[in-house]
Amino acid sequence: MSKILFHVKKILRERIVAAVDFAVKSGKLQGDLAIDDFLIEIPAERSHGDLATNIALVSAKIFKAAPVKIAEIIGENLNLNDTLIERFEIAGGFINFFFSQDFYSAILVDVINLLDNYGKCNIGNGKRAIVEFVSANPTGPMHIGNARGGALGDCLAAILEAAGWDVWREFYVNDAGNQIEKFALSLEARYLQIFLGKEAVKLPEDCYQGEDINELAKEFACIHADQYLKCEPKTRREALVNFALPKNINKMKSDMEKYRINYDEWFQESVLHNGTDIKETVKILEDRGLTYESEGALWYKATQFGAEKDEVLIRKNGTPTYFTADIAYHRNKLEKRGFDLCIDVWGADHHGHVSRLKCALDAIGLDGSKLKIVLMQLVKLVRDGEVVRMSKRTGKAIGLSDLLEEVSADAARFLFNMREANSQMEFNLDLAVQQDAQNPVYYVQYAHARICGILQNLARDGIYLNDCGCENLALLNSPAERELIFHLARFTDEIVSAAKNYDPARVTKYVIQLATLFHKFYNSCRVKCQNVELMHSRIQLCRAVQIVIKNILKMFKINSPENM
RNA sequence: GCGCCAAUAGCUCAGCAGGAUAGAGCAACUGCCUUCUAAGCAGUAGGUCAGGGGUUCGAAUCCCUUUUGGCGCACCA
Repeated sequence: MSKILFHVKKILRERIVAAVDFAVKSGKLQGDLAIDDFLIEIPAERSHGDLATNIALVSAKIFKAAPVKIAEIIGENLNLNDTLIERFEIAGGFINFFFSQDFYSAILVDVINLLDNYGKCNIGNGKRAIVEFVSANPTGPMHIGNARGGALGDCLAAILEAAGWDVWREFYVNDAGNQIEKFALSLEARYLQIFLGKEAVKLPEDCYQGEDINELAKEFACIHADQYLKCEPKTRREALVNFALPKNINKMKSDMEKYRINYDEWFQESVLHNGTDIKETVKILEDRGLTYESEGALWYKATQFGAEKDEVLIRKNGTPTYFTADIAYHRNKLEKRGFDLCIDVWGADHHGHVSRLKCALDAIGLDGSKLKIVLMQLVKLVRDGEVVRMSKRTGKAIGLSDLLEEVSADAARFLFNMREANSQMEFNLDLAVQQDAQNPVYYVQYAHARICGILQNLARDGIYLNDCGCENLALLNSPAERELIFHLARFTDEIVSAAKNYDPARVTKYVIQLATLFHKFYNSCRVKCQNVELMHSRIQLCRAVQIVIKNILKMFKINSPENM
């Protein structure tokens, strides 16, 4: 585990506190400062040092003194021995710290020793997390929102793994309930139309009208001809659903595979209905006195938990609502399967259900705070500067499989993780297939390929990566080199922050910045140069950057090409 | 009507558990390849952080409010 930056900050904090304590004891400062009241952060403006603390600003009131004066007193008593920080400056009330050259050397040694493990940490502590994402309705093809959800959910799962969680990826298959009824009626109408004509068979109100339904009905008719024409409607619909549903689910599975998403489980909603989960869940609510009957339906007293209205659990026709199944499903995750953290990736149009589900989990005696819903805003597809709604080829809304025909999985996975989930995004189709620096995924891959090219060229000349020692690494002292190494040092922090905020986009932005800093380094420093020690140090630096880029792309299941 | 999310450069967006002079890419203009990949780099220009109040040493960031967008308020999922 890579923790150098973390340790530097921790020790610095201790030393600052010690300096304040000393100043108070010796009477130079009067007051009582709590240790958490000040920050140590990386200043935005680089001339303000590598780390900075606002302690003098936040303590001005407590100590009843001017910030600059406080900073000076702290500075007088500050011991920076063995901290990897060589000096500090006082400016604008802040105390700004500057790393020693040993810091940079230590980071490079750390990356090269840890290799694939560099960046990983253990804030998850091996606890079990389930990430449920996409969970598209199996009644039709997946749409572009599912593409975003797939990239987001899979990469979020990967981030949590890197942060030490034991992660389970799951797709919730809504193979029960009303939409399956609707699916059956839609298929039935199309099937009957084949034999009786479009005039004779009206489509039911509110049915699925997509061409995919027609196709499925035709395929069914090819196999079974008219043998389901005169049977009981119930038998006919069952046969149609039993034929069409697995086909749709298999299509979703193969689409997800093309998208490099491998689920640990495709969890079927029907299992909850056919088994005991739903009955048990309703029973718990009844036993706790949280239900009542009205108008023939069974209701849950959601208003007792601050909701605006109560919710139906069992309809008057005797079937459970989606909400009931959802409570049972999450009880299954948290209680039966014992996950410590349960993450759902939802479209933002479902935001209204977040609090009611959490409250319902609390109501059945589980901890609703273990459920984290990541809401994802809409994606607009853009081509030639115009919003694209329909596919030119099919005339229908562009689906996930259309997208993957046009755009590589590399580009889709990367670009969908450029923005945090809760911001509306444009997906630029032209950009996604563009092979130049404007396309961020190519820009990052190019940095990796460039490093590979440099190392290959050197190897051709008989120059290989060797252990060049810290004294030589100290030669890496130009601004471009230091910036690049400092950025490498921040990788673990970035994983932690992405995991804590459930936001893979932070890592995407991080790796773009890393590529930028590498390209800048490349343009200002020659690796293959006269000074042999410096050359070997730069080879180490290239190797370290290569490792980090590759770790990130691999985590996101994006290729790291060795030449482009 | 009630609620959730948003509004930052011409465009797409960063920055938001308050921090120092608000950043990047694109588009525009100017440069850098007879030495490791120019799919790269350097530079110029571009801003009332939607408007208005408040909180404080300090606000794009927190609170209130107005405006404008997106979404939600089913015995659908």
